Amino acid sequence: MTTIKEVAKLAGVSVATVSRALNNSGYVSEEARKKVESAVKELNFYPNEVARSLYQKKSKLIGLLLPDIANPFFPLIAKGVEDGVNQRGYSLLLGNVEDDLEKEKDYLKIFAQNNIAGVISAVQGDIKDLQNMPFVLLDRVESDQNFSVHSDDYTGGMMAAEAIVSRDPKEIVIMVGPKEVPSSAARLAGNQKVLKDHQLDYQIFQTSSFKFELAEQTAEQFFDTYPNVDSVIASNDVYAIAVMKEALKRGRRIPEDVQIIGYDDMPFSRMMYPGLATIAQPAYEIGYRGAKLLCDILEKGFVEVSRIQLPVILKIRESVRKKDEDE
Amino acid sequence: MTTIKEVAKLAGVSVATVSRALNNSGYVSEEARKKVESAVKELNFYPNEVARSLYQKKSKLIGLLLPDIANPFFPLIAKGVEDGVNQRGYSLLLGNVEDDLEKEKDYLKIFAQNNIAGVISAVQGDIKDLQNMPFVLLDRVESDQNFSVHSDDYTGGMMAAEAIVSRDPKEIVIMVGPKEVPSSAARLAGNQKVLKDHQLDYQIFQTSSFKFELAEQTAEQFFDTYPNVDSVIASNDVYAIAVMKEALKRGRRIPEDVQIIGYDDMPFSRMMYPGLATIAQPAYEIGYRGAKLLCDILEKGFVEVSRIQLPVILKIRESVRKKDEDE
DNA sequence: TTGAAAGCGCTACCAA
DNA sequence: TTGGTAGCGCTTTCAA
Repeated sequence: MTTIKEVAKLAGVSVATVSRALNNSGYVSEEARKKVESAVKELNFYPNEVARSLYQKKSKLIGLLLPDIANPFFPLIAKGVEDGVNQRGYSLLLGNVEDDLEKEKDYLKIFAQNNIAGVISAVQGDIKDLQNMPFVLLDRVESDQNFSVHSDDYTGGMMAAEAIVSRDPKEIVIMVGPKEVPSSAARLAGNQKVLKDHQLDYQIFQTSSFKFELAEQTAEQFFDTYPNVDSVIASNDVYAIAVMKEALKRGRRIPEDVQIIGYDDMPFSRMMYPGLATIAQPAYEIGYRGAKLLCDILEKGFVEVSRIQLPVILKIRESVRKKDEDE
Repeated sequence: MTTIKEVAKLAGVSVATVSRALNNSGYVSEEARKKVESAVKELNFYPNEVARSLYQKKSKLIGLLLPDIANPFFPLIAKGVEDGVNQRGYSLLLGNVEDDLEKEKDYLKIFAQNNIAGVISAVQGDIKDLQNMPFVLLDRVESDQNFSVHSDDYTGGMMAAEAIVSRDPKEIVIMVGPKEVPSSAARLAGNQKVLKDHQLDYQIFQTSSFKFELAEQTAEQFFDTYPNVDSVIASNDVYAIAVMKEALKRGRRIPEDVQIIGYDDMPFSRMMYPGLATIAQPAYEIGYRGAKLLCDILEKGFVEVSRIQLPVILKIRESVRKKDEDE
């Protein structure tokens, strides 16, 4: 490993001058700069971030907390976050938390031990655990003073319900995600607003998790509970796909006998057959904007907008019937 | 941030003693240890990894290089790697490379700047770029002296072909992944061995990428090129699913008119309808074993086995027809 | 068994 | 405009 000392020696200047030249801080004569530059090139020198970080008490690392990287919604978020922080010179320390509060705490400790510059979190944990680290929350809407990026769940819920309402529903069941997840509640509220406005009856099927592994058995329970359901507003695309499969297995046609709308628009949703109608959340964008927001906080110390809400988009695909007026 | 100095002061000993007590290195009297422990507890002290890492010239971080985290095969690998390294006290620095050689180099530099302990890579880049960092390669079989974990692609290719052969194929097309990817070649060799042994004709459809975004248009081209195909050996599950969708769109029944077998067994493959028959690669296990292998290298300095090959499993699902003998 | 002190690579202060 | 130097928090000699 080449150090600043060796560069200084080769350039015939002091380490202080090299440091100044490298960081464009303080006075460096044109001549000295030239000498440093060529020494840096010759030795293929790049500064050790660990030493920097020790002195600054702040590294170029950002901690990323994810609930479950195997859930196909989160890799996209991660990609957005990564692109965003990279552009500003930061890298990511990965923390896949698995809905485990202990694991989350462990990671926050590790983050602190590594002089992390900030945290981007998409998990539901306790904000207080974040201590004094700068942070941005993704896909969570809790208290009002938070720095966060999320999409418009209430409107999304309304759009999903409207898509169903306008397609001749007979028996509507809303599949609701875990109660603790704020976005589930907002979506449900949006669903209900629309259904009530149209004076339509509906049932609620509460799920306790978004976990991939539970989707199939949940779908079975779902149809056991509501065998005659004809219109499903699913909690997310993973569960919607499981419901679709279960419906087809039970010999029900989609969308003729059962129509389904999901939530998220995962990459796979459009590759289903029939294609899954859904509310598209801009997952990559959520991550990307979250990254930018955090970087702004870190660099400027303040931000104009601290809560970013992104729009959702209705994606009509073949898993829902044709609209009433189209018929 | 609490430092070792404050702990020393509170405990009434020197920082050297605190350090020794924390690391169980050198002599520490029982009495001193007690005092240190209670001071640590009282101050809620935890050591700064950055300072440690600066002195040791080696951090507790491991760099993870992935080709594309949005490809559903890799989050599972990442999860395995993460669990594996966590158990040994390491954390992950994420490097999503996007099949971009420059980006890979950038990440390796960042890894070096952060005194990374080692690298786990699932990308196809140049090994020499890894310089002197200890590394483990996943899912790659290149030269013989490498540290690597991969699954048995040749056998997997044979299994896929056998599954088709025993199911009354009429017109077989093998969809082959990118030429540069060693595992594609091995799978193809396995396919061909079996087909030749059975003296069956087949066509080869070469793809240039594993990229998710290209799957749908590739599937279209596939059917344009081979409109009468009745048995498809796909390069992976993503492309198999795209082929399934395209077949259904064209009014061909699965598996009666077209039968398909994939490769990987992504979580979604079993949630398709019909379920996608495939060769299951133990993605999580590949990551986990890779992590263990690297940790062994780092801690012991040597390993008994440096190349780990994991078995693959044939998963028969409804996307292939019934076996000849079953009829 | 202990503590003083050097040093990991870098930045920033201060004096020249 | 420059260089000497202290110090970031920790580990590890080495002498006591």
